[in-house]
Amino acid sequence: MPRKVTLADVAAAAGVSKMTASRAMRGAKDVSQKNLDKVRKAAQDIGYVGNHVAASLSNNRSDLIGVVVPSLSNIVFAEVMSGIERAIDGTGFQPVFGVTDYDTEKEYDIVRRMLSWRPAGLIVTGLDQSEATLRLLQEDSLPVVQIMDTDGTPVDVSVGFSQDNAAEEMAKALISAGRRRIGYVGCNLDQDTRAARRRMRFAQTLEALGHPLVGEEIAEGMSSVAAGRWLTSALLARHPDLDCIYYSNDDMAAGGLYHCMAYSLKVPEKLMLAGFNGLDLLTSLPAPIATTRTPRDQIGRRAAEAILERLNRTERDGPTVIELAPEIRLP
Amino acid sequence: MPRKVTLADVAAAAGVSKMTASRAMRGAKDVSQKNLDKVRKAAQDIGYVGNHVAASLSNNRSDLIGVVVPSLSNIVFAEVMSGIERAIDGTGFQPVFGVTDYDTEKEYDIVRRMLSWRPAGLIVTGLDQSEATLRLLQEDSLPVVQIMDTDGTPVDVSVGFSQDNAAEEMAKALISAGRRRIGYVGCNLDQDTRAARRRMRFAQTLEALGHPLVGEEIAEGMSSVAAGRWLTSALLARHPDLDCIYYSNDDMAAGGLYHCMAYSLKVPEKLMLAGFNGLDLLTSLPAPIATTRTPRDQIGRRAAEAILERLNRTERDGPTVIELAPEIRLP
DNA sequence: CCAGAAACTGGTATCGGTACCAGTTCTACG
DNA sequence: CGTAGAACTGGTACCGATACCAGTTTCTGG
Repeated sequence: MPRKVTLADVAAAAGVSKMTASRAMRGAKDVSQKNLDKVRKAAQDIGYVGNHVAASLSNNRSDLIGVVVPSLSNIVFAEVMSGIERAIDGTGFQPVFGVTDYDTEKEYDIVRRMLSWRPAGLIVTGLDQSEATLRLLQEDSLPVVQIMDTDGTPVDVSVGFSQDNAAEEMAKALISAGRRRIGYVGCNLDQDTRAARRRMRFAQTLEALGHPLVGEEIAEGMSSVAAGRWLTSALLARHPDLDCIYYSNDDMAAGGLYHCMAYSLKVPEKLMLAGFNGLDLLTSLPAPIATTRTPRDQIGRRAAEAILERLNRTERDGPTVIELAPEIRLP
Repeated sequence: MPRKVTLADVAAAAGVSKMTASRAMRGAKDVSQKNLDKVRKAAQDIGYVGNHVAASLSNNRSDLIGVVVPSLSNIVFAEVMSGIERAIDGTGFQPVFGVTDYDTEKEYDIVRRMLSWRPAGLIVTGLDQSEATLRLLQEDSLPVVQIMDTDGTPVDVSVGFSQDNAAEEMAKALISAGRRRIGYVGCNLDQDTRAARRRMRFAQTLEALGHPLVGEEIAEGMSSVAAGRWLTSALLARHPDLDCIYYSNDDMAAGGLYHCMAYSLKVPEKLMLAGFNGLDLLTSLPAPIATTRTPRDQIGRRAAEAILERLNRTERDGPTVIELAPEIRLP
């Protein structure tokens, strides 16, 4: 294996010093056109690739941005990451990701490992990190964005929306739409604290409005279309007279719709279904489903932008909340 | 801001040399129990976090694994990344990702940037990189895995399945199932070369079997449920007598099904729909759709494993193809 | 034509670890 | 009890870039 080409090789090939080569390779500042061309040509010729590791060590900051999400099989987080990626694209930063599987211990390890790369910033999901994790995040002035959730005080910046409000709004909207016998179907609530939070607030709001939840069906394990289908079947078996079901998310709601279609239940006339997220999946369903359209792409984008804006500060300027209100869609 | 805690600080606090501290912090080899404890305690006390940048520079290899995919909004790649993540979880490696948006130029930039981090390995999508990109990948003995596609010769390792075979098998299966008037619906074929390849082979196979494609509807832009729905509508308007439609993927097929349900077309009796991928999305649809279940999680996992296996080699051992045959599912 | 500023260039120290090697201490065994 | 070998320890030289500063050249204007 031919030894890796270094900047020194480029410099030698171009007949200039390492420093001049270094300056030439990033931005042309303070380098004569002649040397600039020579260095570029030399780099091209010998196939120089650069070494961000050395560069990062030297100026004590990397151009990595850490992204920590609970799951990747959930399309919601994939879309958030997509938004992050688009915002970062072209800035020379590079996203690094970690998946916690909704496990707080694991989140701690991941954050720690990421910090050891001295990233330019960190994006983590939710506001409910463990004590130890929060301590890590508070430590220095690194830009930290907590996404998805704004029901609380962020370490630095939070970008997202209030899960509480979202659930409350949906409850009110369904009541306004004339629904009275409402049920709930959800999955994975012990791990997905945001979904759990929505359920709680949804039930409270219904109660306050005088039409408490008639029944609910909750399962462990990841949410899925299949789970939505059979939980709906179970719930309707116990409460055939429901006129509305609120789901922990869209996938589950789609499963519910499939059940209804198989049993020829009129949706939404007889039974209205309400999901959460507003996925592409729903836009063309044969029967309309209510949902809360969450700005996932926006969240990713704004989170990344928040980091970029805070790169050169030396002090944190107090918790900042960036609220991106979701939008309710009824059939 | 308090200056970053370094290993030297830990060593000083523990009353040992930097070297002993270094050894103590990673694996206990060649360190007395007494010093091990002292160092660990000191690190804990002063909140030492470690610096992978310095470590990587020193031993000229990082524990980053680069992952390059064309898109993140496509759940297929999110699942592949999920598989990768699971495979490297606990090994101390860290995934870095880049998204090409199906753009070869961008892919080159991303690969280049990733190489500048001296990653432990690289996972890229497909076998159809540009000349320049391939040159980068060939350069040294870095483990490189090309995923999704095995119709060709990989730079190092490829993990996936033959898109050609998959399409051919589906064509044969549909004919065996008695279908004769078959159409095609697809999106984004100029960019998604794998989908384009499947379409091509599908059409060829039908032709060879004596029942050529009756018609097709192709659109630009990303594939989606919505696109599937209106393209299906358009195709059926031109060819009302089709008894089968093959789609570029499951999302499109789901859209097709929604159209059929809205117009009460009997699926699959009157019209059989065939997608591609076997997403969770399909498992509970009210009417069954044929599909090719692709092992996305497996691909991610095996790709990551392939890299881990090749970490300590010094030479590439010739192109290796890891074939993970997909499975056809008919209604 | 020259002083002073601006533009450019390169040497040296460093970033925070690890490899390597040369000690030093400890253990086992004849 | 002496000694070979194992177990442990620490000094020094890097890894490949960049910051900083000092020196050199080139450009101004008077």
